Amino acid sequence: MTTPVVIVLNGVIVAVTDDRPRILTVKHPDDSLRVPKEADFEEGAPPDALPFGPLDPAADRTLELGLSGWVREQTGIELGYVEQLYSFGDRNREPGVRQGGPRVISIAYLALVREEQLSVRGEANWRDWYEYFPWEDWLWRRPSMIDEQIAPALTRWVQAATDTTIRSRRQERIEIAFGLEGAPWDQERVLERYELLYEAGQVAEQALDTIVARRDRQESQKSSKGSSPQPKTSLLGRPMALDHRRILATALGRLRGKIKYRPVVFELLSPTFTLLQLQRVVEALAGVRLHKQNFRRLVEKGGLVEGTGQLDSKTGGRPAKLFCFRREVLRERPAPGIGLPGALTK
Amino acid sequence: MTTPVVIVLNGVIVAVTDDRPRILTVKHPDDSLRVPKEADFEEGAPPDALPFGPLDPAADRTLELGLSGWVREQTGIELGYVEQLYSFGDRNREPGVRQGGPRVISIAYLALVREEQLSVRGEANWRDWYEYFPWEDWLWRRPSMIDEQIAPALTRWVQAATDTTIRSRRQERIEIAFGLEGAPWDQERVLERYELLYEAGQVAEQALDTIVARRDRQESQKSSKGSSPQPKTSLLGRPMALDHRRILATALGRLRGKIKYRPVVFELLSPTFTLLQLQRVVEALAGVRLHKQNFRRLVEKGGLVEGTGQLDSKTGGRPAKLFCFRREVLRERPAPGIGLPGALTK
DNA sequence: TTAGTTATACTCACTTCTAGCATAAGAGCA
DNA sequence: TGCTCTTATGCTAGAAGTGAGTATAACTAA
Repeated sequence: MTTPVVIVLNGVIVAVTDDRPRILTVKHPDDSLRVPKEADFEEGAPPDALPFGPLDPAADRTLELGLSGWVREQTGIELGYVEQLYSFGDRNREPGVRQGGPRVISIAYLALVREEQLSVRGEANWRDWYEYFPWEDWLWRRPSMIDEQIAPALTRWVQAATDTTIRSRRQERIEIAFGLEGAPWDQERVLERYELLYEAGQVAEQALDTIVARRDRQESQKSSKGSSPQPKTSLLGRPMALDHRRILATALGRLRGKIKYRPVVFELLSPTFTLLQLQRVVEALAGVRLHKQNFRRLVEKGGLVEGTGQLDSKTGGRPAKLFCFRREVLRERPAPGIGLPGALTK
Repeated sequence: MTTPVVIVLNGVIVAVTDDRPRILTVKHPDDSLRVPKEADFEEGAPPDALPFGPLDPAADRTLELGLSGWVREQTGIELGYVEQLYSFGDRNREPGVRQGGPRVISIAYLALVREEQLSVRGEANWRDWYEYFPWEDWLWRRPSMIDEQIAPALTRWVQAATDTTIRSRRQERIEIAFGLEGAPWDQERVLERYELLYEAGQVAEQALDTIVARRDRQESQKSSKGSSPQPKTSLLGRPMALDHRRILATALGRLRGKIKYRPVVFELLSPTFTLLQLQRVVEALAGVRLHKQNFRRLVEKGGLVEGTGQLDSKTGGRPAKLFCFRREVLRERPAPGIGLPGALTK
């Protein structure tokens, strides 16, 4: 008998409202699959999940169609801009899934929707992206949790390695990922940071995986090594079902990279917008505040936008010109995107 | 009865030798699956294929392990640096595959190997990447085939659209992708260019897909629309089996992008190298010639390399200093890569 | 010795950022 | 009306980075 393969499609649906990046979540439809009593998140509430569902290999002509079907069904949202993110297929990626079950390959997609179409139905919710990754939000200032919780925990994890090669490799990884010891913060390394926190036992999903893996192991043999789960109180960020937070991290990193060389931000904005609205969207995604005058010079001189002649007087101050995306820029420049002019360093 | 799913792993294995980018190919192990007599490439020889094989869902713990296994078996090469490229899963992606057969999802990987480990066994071959994409090779000069064959063919394809919306969309696509009508050439848009040529019927794979699709259709109904296959002589670039050339295009585009912000080139070089060797590798991949003095300034001042103190006197002229990758750059700069300083435009 | 080849240093004009200063144009309110 | 607050927008000096060379150095082969 051969092991069957199941393709699962996952969607990271992104919008920006009130200057905050949001992602669309549903309640995990089948938490009995995985969440054991020992490590409930949120006192037993079902964890957040991304909209997802299996590919129907006979009916779904394309993967994207399969995905939009599941998203429509679970949230009522119609997808526009969709791009593939990554395929996750390692065995034991989801320890809660019984050995001997089907092999699950999950293919993740990133979709961008405009603020207008935000109404959702059912159990779906728009959540602030940074609830899941509070250390990624530098909009206000560098999050104090980096120095207060993350750096000490990771340093303990580095020192827990007895082998010096492993130790110095871990040290290098944490410095590069979290900008420790004078290294710069690279806002695209979202996944690296999440994976480090996972490996160091600082996120709830790791604790859970450990418990489940141990339970599985005890059923077959009776060894029990591996680090103990951390106390719930110290765990970082809002957890998600399965490995959905890893997918979310992949998406955030990809999106932060992509706005720099492709005009994808406009998929998140209404057709006309003020430069400040545009800036706020970019800032929300990048997690960094930008220099206003330089930002506007960059997008205007870069030919990314053009004025519509209209004004928006609801800004609270001097009325702002309304702009729209200037499509011809695609023909003029090789990689038209919005750099991060004057990402304030101090 | 449910349709079974098969995961196929494909590897684009890249090396650079003699200043040319090479990829590892095998002879298609099962061309009976697909190549019909009507449209033989190369007078009936089995077409080139990427090393590939199905995932064993029970045995392969990770996708990468499954891939390296197939590559080892088919070519004798041990993979080092591997990164996932993309997952292709649309039905009818491979018209030659019988309807009613299993659903094939193919996951493609990019791997980089050093010149030292080039020896292959069996039916494996290192082939010049640009044999498959001659229009991507601007090392010598802008390929004349762009103006002589591609632009006219694409223009015919644009004008073949009767609907004006479709026509102007096609026109915009060809200008952006191929840098026509004054638009700049973006060397990363490799996939867009290949797909345009495919849609316009300028590559052998399209002709083949058309024939097969028509044959399939005739078996069920008896309609027969769609554009006719082009005469073989005008078709562009060396064809590959299945959709492997599409995968190859994805890989080239990705690699060209990635060298700009991650120090991946060094995976293709021996541990020590001269700056000219480094430059030649970058040029080979980017398909563009660079300004020598500026290139060296960039990599040296950028801290990407450091001198080893040794000299290489086999250069034919003044001996060159030997350099090696400077790992600390990872801690110092957010996105350390090799831009294309002075990509010669004239 | 000379020509040919490759390596490397340095320059100069120019463009692009960075970080501000300064002014404009609306709203709300005394 | 005049003040203050808010946001929009124009402008610039200095720093940093780029593009395209010139000049010189150090080797090999004829």
